[in-house]
Formats: sequence, C-alpha cells, structure tokens
Amino acid sequence: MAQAEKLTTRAENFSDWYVELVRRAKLADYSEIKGCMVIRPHGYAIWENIQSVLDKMFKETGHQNAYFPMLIPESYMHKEAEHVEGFSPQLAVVTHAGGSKLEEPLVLRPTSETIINANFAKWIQSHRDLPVLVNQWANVVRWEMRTRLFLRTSEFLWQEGHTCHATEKEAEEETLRMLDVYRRLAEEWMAMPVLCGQKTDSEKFAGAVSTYSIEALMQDKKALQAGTSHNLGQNFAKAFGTQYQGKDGQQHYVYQTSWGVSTRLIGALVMTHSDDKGLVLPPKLSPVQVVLIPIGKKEDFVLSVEACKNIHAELLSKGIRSKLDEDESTSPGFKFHEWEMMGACLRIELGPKDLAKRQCVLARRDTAEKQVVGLDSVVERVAAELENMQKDLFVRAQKLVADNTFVVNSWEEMCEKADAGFLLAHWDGEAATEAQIKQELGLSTRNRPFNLPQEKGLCVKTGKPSVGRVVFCKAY
RNA sequence: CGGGGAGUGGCUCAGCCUGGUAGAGCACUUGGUUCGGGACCAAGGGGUCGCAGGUUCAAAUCCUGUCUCCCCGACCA
Repeated sequence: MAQAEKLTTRAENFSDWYVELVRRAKLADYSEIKGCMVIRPHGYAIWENIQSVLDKMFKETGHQNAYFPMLIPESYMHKEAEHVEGFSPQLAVVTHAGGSKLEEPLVLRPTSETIINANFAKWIQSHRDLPVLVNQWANVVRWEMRTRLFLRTSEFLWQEGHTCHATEKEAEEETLRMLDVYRRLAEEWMAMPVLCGQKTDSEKFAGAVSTYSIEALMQDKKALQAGTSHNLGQNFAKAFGTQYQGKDGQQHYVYQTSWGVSTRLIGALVMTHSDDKGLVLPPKLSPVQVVLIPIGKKEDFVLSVEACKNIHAELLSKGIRSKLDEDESTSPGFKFHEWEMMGACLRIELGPKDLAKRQCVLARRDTAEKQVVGLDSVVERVAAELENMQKDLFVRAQKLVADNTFVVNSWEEMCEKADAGFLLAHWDGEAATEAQIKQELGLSTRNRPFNLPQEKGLCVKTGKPSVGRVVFCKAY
C-alpha cells in the first residue's frame, strides 16, 4: 500500500479540491449520463439525516407528506406564463411511451407546482378544506448546461412543500415560517450561518409573487443559495382554477406557497466545513460520529478489537453513530487518513499500550487535538466532544461570514471587493442596474436580509436613490 | 453555439515526432512478513489502443473521415 495522492488544497484550486473531495470521501460520482450524479451510500446517509430533521420539523408545523407523478403533461407547464418561461430551457421531455408517439408530450418535473395544483383544484371545495399543507420528497430534472456534483446536476433530490391558504396574510406567514425552518436546519444542524431575506424581482422564482432565501457563504467567499421559500399569491390558483367557497358563499382563489431544499445542502456542508485533509461534518448530521481503530498485531490486535467492541456497543446504545474499523489488512495510519477523508467526527485509537493503562486516545477531526481518556469515562467524553465540535464548527463558520462581510459605499470599493465575500451595498432597485453589475463584476444580488436595518442611500452604480442595502456576492 | 484540449486495462497517464504487434503507477487477487500517522516482498488476473476507411510486408504510431468527452463564455436549487 503506497502513499495515496494528496488532495488538491483549497488554496490551490477550490473547485478541484471540492470535486476530488466529494469523490474521495465516497459521497458521490458522476454517472455515465451527462450531468447526472450517483449518490453513494456515505453521501446518501447525510441526506437521510437531513431528511429526518426536516420531516420532524414539517410535522411540528402541521405538514404531511404526499406524492405526485413525475410526468407532467406539457400543457400544464404553459398555464402559468412566467413559470413556463422560466423553466422551458431546462425541460426534459418524454415524447414516446408504450412503443408509440404520445399525443401530448410529458415533461419530467422540474418542480411540481403545476401537477400539484391540478390536484389541489380537485381537493379543495370549501374554506373548511383549508389550509392544505403538504410536502413531497422527490427527484426533479433540470437539464443544466454545466454541472457540478451536488450543486447543479441534471437530476437532483429535494423536498418541495406546497400549501394553500384562505388569505394572503396566512400565505405570507407560512412562507416566512418555512424559511425559518430552513434557517434552523442550516444553523442548528448544519452549523452553517445563513442570511435570511427577500430576493429581488429578477432573482425570484418563476411564477412567484415574492421569494425568500437563505444564503450561505462558502470558504472561497462565494455565496450559495441553500433554500428558498416562495409566496405564490394566487398566480397558480388562477391558472388552475384552485378555488374554495368562503363563508360568504362566494368563490375565492386560494393563496399559495411553495418551498424547497435539495441535495445541494450536502455541497454546502462540504464547502463550509471541510479542509485539506478531507471532509469535516457537523456531528449532528455526520453518518459516522465516532470511528474506533484497534491497534496491535496478532493477539494484541484481537485484544484491542475486544476492547473496542465494548466501547462501540456502549456508544451505539447511547444513540451515537459509531463505527468499528476492524479490517486487519490495513495499517492504523491508513485508517486515520481514510476516516479523516470520510469525515468521521471523532476517532478513538486503542492499542496494547492503552489497554495496559485502561485508557484510549480520542482525536477530534476539526482541530486534530488528541486527548488520553480513561476507558470508564470515554463514552461521556465522546458525547461532550460531539457537542463541542458542533458548537465550534458553527462559531468558526460565523467568523468566516463576519470576516468576509463588507459595507460598500462606492463603485470603486465594489470593484475592489468583488471577490471578498458578502457586500452590503445600496442599489437603485432597477433590474437593469442589477444586470449591469452582474455583467461587469460577476456579482449578483443574493437577498435583502431581514436583520439588516434599511436606511436610505444612493446606488453604488448609478447614484440614484436607494431604499436600502442588498447583499451582493459571486454565487454558485 | 463561439474559443482551447483529450480519447491507450477499473483510475491517472507514458509510448506516437523517428511504424516492428502495448507499458508504468495506483487499484484488484493469492501467499508471507508487518501494524501507535498513508507498510513491504513475491506471484498473478485484466487492454479488439474511440470508431471507420486508407498507406504499408507490418499501424496505438503516418494519412483521411467520423464520433465522443472534458475545460472556458450565455442558464441554475
């Protein structure tokens, strides 16, 4: 077993580092089909953890899971004008089935607003049927020109929530409630701070009245839109005739929302926390929280394995995701590197020297710190370190955002700081100005954060009046 | 679609200029010695050199055509 090739470092080439890491940490690979991704078990385990967190929060907010067809009649896509315009370029279309040409082509869902509304229209008759609060776990297809594992692939996994309400106010509340669910997922579970705010008109979802997003900052100081929540108003309801009879006896169109996060979150995790040795994952979501590495030869190895098995069983009984690596054909050093690459949060080394002293070595993935721990207290120590690591990762990520967020007051500053991170700048609110800034500097508006005090000012590009600052950043 | 590269075991590539019938590293299989930060030795399996035609006694190598993929510019959770 010779020394494996080093990972490209983040400083050398962030992009190469990311792709190599995703593949070598066994998260995912490109498939034979252009732009499609194979998610390997280790990567899928992260997704499952995210799913269970979200499912719990969706239940708490009164939502139920449902499932709608993947194939959508093409005509559905045309019912909402902006929607079809927004998605047409990315559609994959089925024209033949059962050995003959279809009368009407079917599109592979790029998102399910249309097919779901066709059903909501049947479900809803009365104000007593409202609100309707459903979520769907599904795959969607968007034929992207340029792809990137987890961040942009032709097919991806996500959840999409779809709700119907009697009033505009309820719909807006729901939109913001679910954005906050995403914020909690990002901050409390992914240890990834995010900016919550409203998207500009040009960046909003095709068919929405307003779109809100959570925006995260990656280690290369580019922004990643990590989740979106849309207030759809009555646009789709009118297109599909989704109406209810109110207490007043009149027919009213429902007010709707939709919101989603995808497997892109796994890419976000990687680009937020990982380092040049491989994957670093927040303990709450890591498939492997602790890995046990027995050390020794022959009888010593057997004894080490026995001791590890005891700890392993105790960790599992405490609900800690533990993994015992008892492969005898690889050396301890090899295992250390492999599990660092794979993102195991903590490592327990245990060999003859430790056994003699009834202790083991506990190492942390994020800080590389090692400590000697008595066998009697190792389980408590592990639980404590997992909590510490979760907190520390969040604090470190917060510092990254704080250190790379700048208030920008002139075009010169804007040019100077174009690659520096989140830029808070005044903008005149014109789509043309926004497009020009994107064209010239590659900076797009991310959102207008709720917690950013809105004071009047002058647009950095045109000098025209601005109602408040928005966040600009280069983005994925 | 505009600009630039590449197609050779599972992966990364060498060989091509100057034709002689295919190599290395990694991975894999078997056996042995190792094991506290990527172990070593030995033996072994695996390739119609993208495809089609041409030149030649002989083509991975030269010529012609063709296909595919990757990277950079317009889309995007």
